[in-house]
Amino acid sequence: MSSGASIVIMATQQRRERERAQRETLIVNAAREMAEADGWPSVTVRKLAERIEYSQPVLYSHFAGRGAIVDAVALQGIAELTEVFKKARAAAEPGGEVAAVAQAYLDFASANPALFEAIFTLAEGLPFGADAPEVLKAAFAELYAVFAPLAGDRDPDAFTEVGWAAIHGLAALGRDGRLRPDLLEKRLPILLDLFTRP
Amino acid sequence: MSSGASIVIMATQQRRERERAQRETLIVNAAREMAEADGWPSVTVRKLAERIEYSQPVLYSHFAGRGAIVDAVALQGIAELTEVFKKARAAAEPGGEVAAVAQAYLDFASANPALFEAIFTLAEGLPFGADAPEVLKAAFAELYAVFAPLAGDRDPDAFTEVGWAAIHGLAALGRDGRLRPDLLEKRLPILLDLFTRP
DNA sequence: TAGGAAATCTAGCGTTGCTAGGAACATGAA
DNA sequence: TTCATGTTCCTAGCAACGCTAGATTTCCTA
Repeated sequence: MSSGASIVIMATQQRRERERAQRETLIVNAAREMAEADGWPSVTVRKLAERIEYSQPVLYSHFAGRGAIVDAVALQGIAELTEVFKKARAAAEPGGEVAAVAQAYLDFASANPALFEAIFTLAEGLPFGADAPEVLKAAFAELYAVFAPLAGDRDPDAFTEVGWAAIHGLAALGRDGRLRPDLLEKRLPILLDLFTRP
Repeated sequence: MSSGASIVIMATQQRRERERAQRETLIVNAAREMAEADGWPSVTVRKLAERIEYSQPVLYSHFAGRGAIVDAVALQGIAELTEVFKKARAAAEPGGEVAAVAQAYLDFASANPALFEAIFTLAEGLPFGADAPEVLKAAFAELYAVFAPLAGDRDPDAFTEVGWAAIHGLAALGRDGRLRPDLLEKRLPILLDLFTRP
């Protein structure tokens, strides 16, 4: 076997992996779009397979099952959310970082309800403790960056978690129509006032 | 037809309605227990029917479908939550009402995770706006009673919603293991400090 | 006790997530 | 170019799901 042949073999394998990776993102994107269009219950393995023009077993060669696809969408969403945080914080004027990030959080939730649902109520295979994926730690780090400076003498991690929870509560309850729409614009200022008051 | 006969007929009908009501609570309780034991996905109509020792169509003579059963469990849970609020507020020492109710909320969520899930992420048939069921308004009224006095010059309704959202966020994120367990006891004091500080 | 209404069950439809087994394909050697 | 090989993919089908039509049994009234 010549060395030229082995190079060809490797290149072939790499191309296959590339194609597989492409198809994998194709699946994830399709699932996300379908969920955002008609809700997660209508994202069935059959419809997903038809959409990407492959048979069902192909999906199972990429993911362990339907749940794993949802998890993949959630992970993608978390990465996007982190980017949104970064941009909001960068664009904020000094002292307004919390407001910018909080508003970004709420905007993200209302703009991508299905994605939000995947991240916070559907994803079940994502580890969240010490061995959480990197994107997840990055997302929390963004929140930490804006909340920790306001912690004062309290534990900055706990303080960040409380801040996150408060915003998240607004987003979650608001998404399900459990908060009065006419008070929408009053809620965030109140929350920010509580957190930024000296 | 004698008047005595019509009385018997009415009594019979009332007995039937009573029995129907009994069976309905039997269904709801069974669903709740099964959900709390093995999670909501394992609460299938078939297993539920087997559990109450009736055939499946009987369930559909009581509820429009599986979703309506979940809604009924959620409604029962909201009523219980309201009672928990009432007791917590009554037992609290002056000035500690918010702390008592907030702690009760978190305890309720961790003690009845499936019920909590039914109320906040599964129930879809429950109206939440102006024409919400009475128990739901009562639950919010309890929260209003403890938060509104702290609103100051802010809208008391919006302030209550923010308070609710903050506690709810802690409960929701905590339930899914998204918050650090070792900071559990630090979070609520921080939150209460934010809301009760003058 | 007979007749009719009400309650209940049997059986089955369409859809779901998932998988076993075989067909079709690309690949590398002769 | 041709053939064996290994990979990729699809067809077909299983068990379980929510739900419902129609037969059957049970109960009440007269």
